[in-house]
Amino acid sequence: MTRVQLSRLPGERVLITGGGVEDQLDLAALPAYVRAREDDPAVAPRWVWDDTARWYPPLLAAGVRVARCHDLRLCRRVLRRAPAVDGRLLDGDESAHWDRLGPAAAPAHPTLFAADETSEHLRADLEDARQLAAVAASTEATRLGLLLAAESAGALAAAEMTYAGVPWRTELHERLLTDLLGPRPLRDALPPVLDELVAEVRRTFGAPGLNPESRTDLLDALGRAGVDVPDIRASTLRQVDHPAIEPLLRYKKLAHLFQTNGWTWLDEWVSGDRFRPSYQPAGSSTGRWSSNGGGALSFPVQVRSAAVADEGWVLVVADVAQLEPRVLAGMSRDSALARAAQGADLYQGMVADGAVATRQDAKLGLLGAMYGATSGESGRMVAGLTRRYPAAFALVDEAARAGERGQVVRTLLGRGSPSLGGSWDEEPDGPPSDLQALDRRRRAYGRFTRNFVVQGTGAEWALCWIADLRNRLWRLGGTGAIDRRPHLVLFLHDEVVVHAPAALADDVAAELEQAAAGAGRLVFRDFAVDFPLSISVVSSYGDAGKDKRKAGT
DNA sequence: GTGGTTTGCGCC
DNA sequence: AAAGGGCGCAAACCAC
Repeated sequence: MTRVQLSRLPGERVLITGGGVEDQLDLAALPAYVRAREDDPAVAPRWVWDDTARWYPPLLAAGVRVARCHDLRLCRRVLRRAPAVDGRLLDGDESAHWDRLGPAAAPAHPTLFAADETSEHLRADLEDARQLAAVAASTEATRLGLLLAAESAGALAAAEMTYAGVPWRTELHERLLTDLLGPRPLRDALPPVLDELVAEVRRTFGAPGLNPESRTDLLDALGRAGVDVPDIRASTLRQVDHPAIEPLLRYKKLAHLFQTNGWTWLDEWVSGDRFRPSYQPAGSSTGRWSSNGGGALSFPVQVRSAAVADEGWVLVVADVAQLEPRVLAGMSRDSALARAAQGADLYQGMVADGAVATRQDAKLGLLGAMYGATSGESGRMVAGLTRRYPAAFALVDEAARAGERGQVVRTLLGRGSPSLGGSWDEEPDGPPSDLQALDRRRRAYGRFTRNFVVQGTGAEWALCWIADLRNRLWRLGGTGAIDRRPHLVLFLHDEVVVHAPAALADDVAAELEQAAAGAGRLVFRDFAVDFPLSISVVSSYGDAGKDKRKAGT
């Protein structure tokens, strides 16, 4: 595979390097250049650039789609933390700038201040050579190479999803809001239903000026009513018997909708009947994505019914049942757990295996093992399951112990956990309470590393899944721009949504399955683990997974 | 006033 | 029902 590095030069120029050849062109001429090379698979290269979020959106806007890339910023971060990489191989010209590089700002929110001039014009070819050398010299070259390719493909998918957007019916969303909250209020005012609820809460508490958002106000009012609670969480309040609680909880729920996914959210994030969130690949240290605008990874079930496919199109929604337990089975090569994972419901498989009495016990025990539960029913369940699935439970326990010793752990493909900085092994010289604090910190980091290995490898499986999927969808589509073919519009850790012409729904479903199976083989090689999908073909996202929910837990 | 932290709730 | 990991976001809160 040819690699072509793109670097920005001063004066809106682009430096093109690769295969010992150098060339320059105007930035404005880049889309045509890239399109020409992409059109011929024989010469389509892997494009190497500092940041996909900086290079790809203008290409997409010009109607140019790219098959492969190498995102130097993301990959450098992976290599910097990877235990199997000799960090000295990453040092060299401009390397301090590369280390400091942050993500490019989303196009919708350009930075107010110009980025520093040098970091805009870094030499991609020099950095690419360092990264290739670092991978080649590693004992984990194959796995790291896969991780870097997946990470980069994910960055392409993220840019494409932001470009295409989730089809969104503004009028449906507005109707939903008006039904629950009343008409849209004037600036700074509360919608009528919330207004009325505030009045009711104040009346019932006999507290005229009470602010239901204020912890202090609520604790005072509850105190006067003879109720003593440690906090004002909904789950705590639900156990309190007082006539103000019911309207208060109703207020909290509706106020949250109003504040986070109300009219203001619509104004800011939905335009032209598309919701365009901004993703940040590997925004979490485990490699999971985060979202720094629009809240794509956390928009509530409540408003999903406003995501509706275009006329003649459908949404194909697929999610992996119990991704992380399956990943744990694969990475630990625990054949008993892998056997339980055959079929649609891993927890039920554990029951059939005779390991536990009920599905709920299986779930509690496995989640407890992955999250580090020590007490309660979950903790007790963990002990029993350790005997049935020794390899799986040993893997997470070893990760936890490594964390407690202050050591770095790694995912299956080699992503390293962040280290704790220098103060870890300092001798505590304070009173005994400091020792206790240190111990708590140690345990907390152990729970983090315990979860890191599973969550991080799960993220790697998911990256491989969407990386393969986006190319499969592209091949399905015939001709035309990316949003005129079947294309990804949403990715939520273990779930994807594809927007596709209705006639292609079955083909999309088949590609989803094949990509999932392929991801399992890529990550776990010869150790077979099932990754069954539940797939819904729907017009409205709100209708997805209904059967599953009905049957679930 | 501003900026950073805490709290509570949404998602996986 | 809560417990354990990772996030984002909005408002309250607190220090400056």
